Amino acid sequence: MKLPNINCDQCKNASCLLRHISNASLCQELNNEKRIIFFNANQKILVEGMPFEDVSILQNGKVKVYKYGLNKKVQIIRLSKSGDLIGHRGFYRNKMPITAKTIEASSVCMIPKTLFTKLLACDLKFVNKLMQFYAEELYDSEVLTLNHAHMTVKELIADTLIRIIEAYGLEKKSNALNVKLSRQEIAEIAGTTKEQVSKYLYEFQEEGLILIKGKQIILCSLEGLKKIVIEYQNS
Amino acid sequence: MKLPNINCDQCKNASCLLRHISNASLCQELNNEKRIIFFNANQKILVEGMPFEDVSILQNGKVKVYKYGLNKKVQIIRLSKSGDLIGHRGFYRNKMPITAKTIEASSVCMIPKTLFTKLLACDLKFVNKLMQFYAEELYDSEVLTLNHAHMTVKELIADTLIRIIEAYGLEKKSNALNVKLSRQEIAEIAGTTKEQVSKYLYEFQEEGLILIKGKQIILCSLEGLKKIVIEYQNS
DNA sequence: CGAACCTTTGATAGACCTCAAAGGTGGTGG
DNA sequence: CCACCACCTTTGAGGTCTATCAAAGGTTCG
Repeated sequence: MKLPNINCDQCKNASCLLRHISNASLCQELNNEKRIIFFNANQKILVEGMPFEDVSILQNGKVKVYKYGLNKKVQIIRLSKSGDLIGHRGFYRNKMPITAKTIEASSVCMIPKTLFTKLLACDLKFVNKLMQFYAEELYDSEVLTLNHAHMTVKELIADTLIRIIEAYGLEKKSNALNVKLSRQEIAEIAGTTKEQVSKYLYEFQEEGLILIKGKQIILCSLEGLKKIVIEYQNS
Repeated sequence: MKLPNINCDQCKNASCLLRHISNASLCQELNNEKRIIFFNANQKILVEGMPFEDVSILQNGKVKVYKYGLNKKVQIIRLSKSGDLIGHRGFYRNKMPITAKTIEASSVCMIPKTLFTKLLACDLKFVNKLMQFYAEELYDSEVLTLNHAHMTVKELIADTLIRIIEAYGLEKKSNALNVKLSRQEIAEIAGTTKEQVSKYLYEFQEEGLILIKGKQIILCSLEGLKKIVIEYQNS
């Protein structure tokens, strides 16, 4: 579903990369050419293997970015939040290397590849910001590779909970994770199985670190979770 | 050990990013300010946690880039070859997030951070090339994360051999891997132990895929190795 | 209210790591 | 040139961790 366009300078999204475009005529062109599209929960925004046509920026909502592995097993690579770029991975390859699916209802800002290419070719400040974004993702990804190679499943799940909180935060009053993910999805982030997630979440509850209320997970001790991960880092 | 400077346009390294600097005065400044330093085998070029001072480009030789994990266990993130940037990961963080060590004698081109910052601020074409490099590394890293989460150790080791060949190639006559890595180092790339590497290399030899002559590994069937990895991708 | 889906829990099998010991290899100094 | 030392590789045994399978109990939504 297409939503009416908003000009970038009226967009509430302070962290959006497009804020760093200085050239006025490019800015106008962007406002004309971009499309804002609405997605319900659990809809695919981008599909692995498809030709690359638009760069997408998540305007509002929550999106999981993942790849398919063995037995069509899924590995979630990133949890995207408002302002995050999600189509950039395919930019230099012309083929989308990932699938992106909404976790909840979301609106996405689509920018045609041709226009994005023009932005890259003209706006030095913008390119620098974008590169910084890539560098940050590279750093995160390399840390993740390290963790997957060395952590136990328990540590990985604790680490995953922390990552989810870092991405989407907590509900203010209840202290519950601000996103509903199934055990399966948590497993797909941690790189393990839904059964292990179930077992260790229960163990975390026994240890007083979290409280499980159905699909809701309430955080009791962030320090406790971090301790599980940090013990790994020092041992 | 410092080597005499060579101007970029006389450098044999065709794949070096610095080739893409268009501005003549910047190019001159670069030729004046850069230092070329020689390292013996097994010397550290960059150390994790140290302040970030120079961007390094490998002019000649072979370098492994790694991070420390559990029990000071090492995870090799990348095998760098001539023309590869190796200091860029710390650029936006001011702290080096990785260690880089020579596998064999190498020469490295060091560019002061201040000058590199100037390049980024002035040369649009250069920044675009650099971003493409980051994007490529991000793609590689995410594939690696996927593999580590889903592949068996046998598949990981086969995949690692292919990666080593892609990075450094084969000796023309013997068809041997063009680099000498210990079992331990291969394990640090694959994310497993030296014993498993030893066992599976033997198994690969039994299957006629490779030939082990001490530390030398001679490739017999690249297709065979790829088949082990591809079976994983389709199953 | 029923169907589909998700979660929990236990049992089992297999993969992988660790440990240990023996055999090789390469480099250094006498 | 040889002997020695340090380091690397190979091989096997044992134990732990993790994935898989299965079944029962919950939850959600039409």
